[in-house]
Amino acid sequence: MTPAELSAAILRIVTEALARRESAVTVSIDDVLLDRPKNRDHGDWASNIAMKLAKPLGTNPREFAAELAEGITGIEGVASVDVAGPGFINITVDAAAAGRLAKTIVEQGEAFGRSNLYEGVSINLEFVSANPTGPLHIGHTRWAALGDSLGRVLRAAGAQVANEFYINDAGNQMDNFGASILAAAKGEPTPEKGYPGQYITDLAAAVLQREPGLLDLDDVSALATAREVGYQLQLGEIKDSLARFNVKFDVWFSERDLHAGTPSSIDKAVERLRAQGHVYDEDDAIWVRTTDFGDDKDRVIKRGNGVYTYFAADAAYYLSKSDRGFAHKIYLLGADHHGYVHRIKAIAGAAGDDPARDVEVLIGQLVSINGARLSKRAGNIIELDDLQAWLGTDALRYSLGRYPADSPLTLDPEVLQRRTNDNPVFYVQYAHARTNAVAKNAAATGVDRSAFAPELLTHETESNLLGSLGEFPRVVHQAAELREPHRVARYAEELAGAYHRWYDNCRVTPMGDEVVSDVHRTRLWLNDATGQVLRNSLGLLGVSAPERM
RNA sequence: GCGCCCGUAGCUCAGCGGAUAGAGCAAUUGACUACGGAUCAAUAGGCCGGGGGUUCAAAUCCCUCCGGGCGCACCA
Repeated sequence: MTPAELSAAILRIVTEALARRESAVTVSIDDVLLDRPKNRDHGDWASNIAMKLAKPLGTNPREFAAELAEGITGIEGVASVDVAGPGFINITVDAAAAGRLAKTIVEQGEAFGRSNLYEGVSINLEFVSANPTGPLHIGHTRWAALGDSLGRVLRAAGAQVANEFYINDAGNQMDNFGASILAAAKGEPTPEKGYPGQYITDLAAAVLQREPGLLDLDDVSALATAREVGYQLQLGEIKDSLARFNVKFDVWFSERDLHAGTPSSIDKAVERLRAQGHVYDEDDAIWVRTTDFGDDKDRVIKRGNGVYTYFAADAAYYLSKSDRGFAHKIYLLGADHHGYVHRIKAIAGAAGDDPARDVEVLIGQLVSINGARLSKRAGNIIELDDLQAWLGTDALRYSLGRYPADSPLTLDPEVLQRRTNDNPVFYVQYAHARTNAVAKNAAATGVDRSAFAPELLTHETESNLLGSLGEFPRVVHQAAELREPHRVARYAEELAGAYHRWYDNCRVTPMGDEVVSDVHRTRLWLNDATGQVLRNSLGLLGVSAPERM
């Protein structure tokens, strides 16, 4: 039996109890979610429903708990029920009922943990969106890991998700980028506002190789050539870096496309906002009344000199997402983009969408290494590529993926490069490799899955392991709902621990001249189920599940 | 000044109202002539930043103060 099935059964009993009292109080499945008590004396699962309902029902929580407990005792597979403390209902499940989960998981395979929470929901998930003026750094790397994992988790919850990268390839920074490359090609120092760093020198060399006549061109053409060729090379490197990092984008959206054509997407966007009545003219500029939607001041969308602001492109870009059929948009942005939140919400509102429902902006905090934050402009960046070469994709993705986005994070490079338990990715991967080794040894000694007798899974570590396995669907569900993929990593660590402890206590293969029995066969199911859930977990994190290490 | 985020063990961090606040690392001590010891078992370590409040129940929710980070452009 799964926790979900037990919850459903309890819901029926609670509903009956309410009907007997002719109460107007209603309950849903979310009210009867079960906890796994930390203390094993409190049973396998615990419910606080009696305490929650005691007040609205005007009853004593312990008495109500006792009433419910009587009904719960009758649920098939429940071994015993106790009322404890202020009104907790502690439930112990019999070994056979709990153990059947192992077979369920093996049979469901990759599907175990998936749900239809977001069935039919189409989500645009934008993240990284780095300027194509330099390599990806540690900050981008964190969003790449978290964003990609979030996409996987949302898909597991049934959503249709497009990972999207917005390329900021219009604007002054591109000219500064081109000028920097051109200066490097000429052997001149970095221009003011230019980009320093070795990568510019390298790009200049690559540009010269592709355009040997670069320095013979007139200034305007040379700048344009340096900029465009450098841009393509740099963007290609970004794409390669992300692909190596196991991060796949479905859409690479160029800001230039918004500016192209007459009228351009931006022209049309401004007109659409104007038609909705949210645009006005003042001081030669065109403004959007974003204060109507919670912004602290109105924003200029077109300057007095006739040039659109960046905000205009943001608006057109937002509308493009809507036009492409994404009802729901998620933006994953760095902390330095905090000022965007109100503006994006305002655009949504001005476009006639519901800012609270259709747009989510997730602001992530900074990562630092060695206490020093890193800046592209300062030229002391740490690149994704360096980190990856140093730590490996799995360790890097996992290290960045196991923390919530909104907590500032300090990574210790000394610890990260150790291939030990300091980095929990190895702990989890080792558990998976171990399930594989156990299965192989089992086959060699004649243990197969020809029998399944779940009532034999009676050891305390087996009960714990089954309890942990049963939580996976809810963990995925929560991770999707809260946009917190790190929960999957934390769960995987707990599951790996439960597995290692089980491995230490319960053998799958017989030792010595012991004969193969149904205990061994049944444990093989449990072993394989654990391997499956570890694989599913690591898959959601974009981390490999090696068969051996 | 205004807004958002953070403050939990020596360190890095989990813990979206539940029982005795957890993990890893660091420290101390044990377990391989039995499925890989990248493992397991155990000890020690906490006014959950301070103070109020709500609740049967607060690290968690509300208020306030203190400390740290980040934002508040006709920049991109």
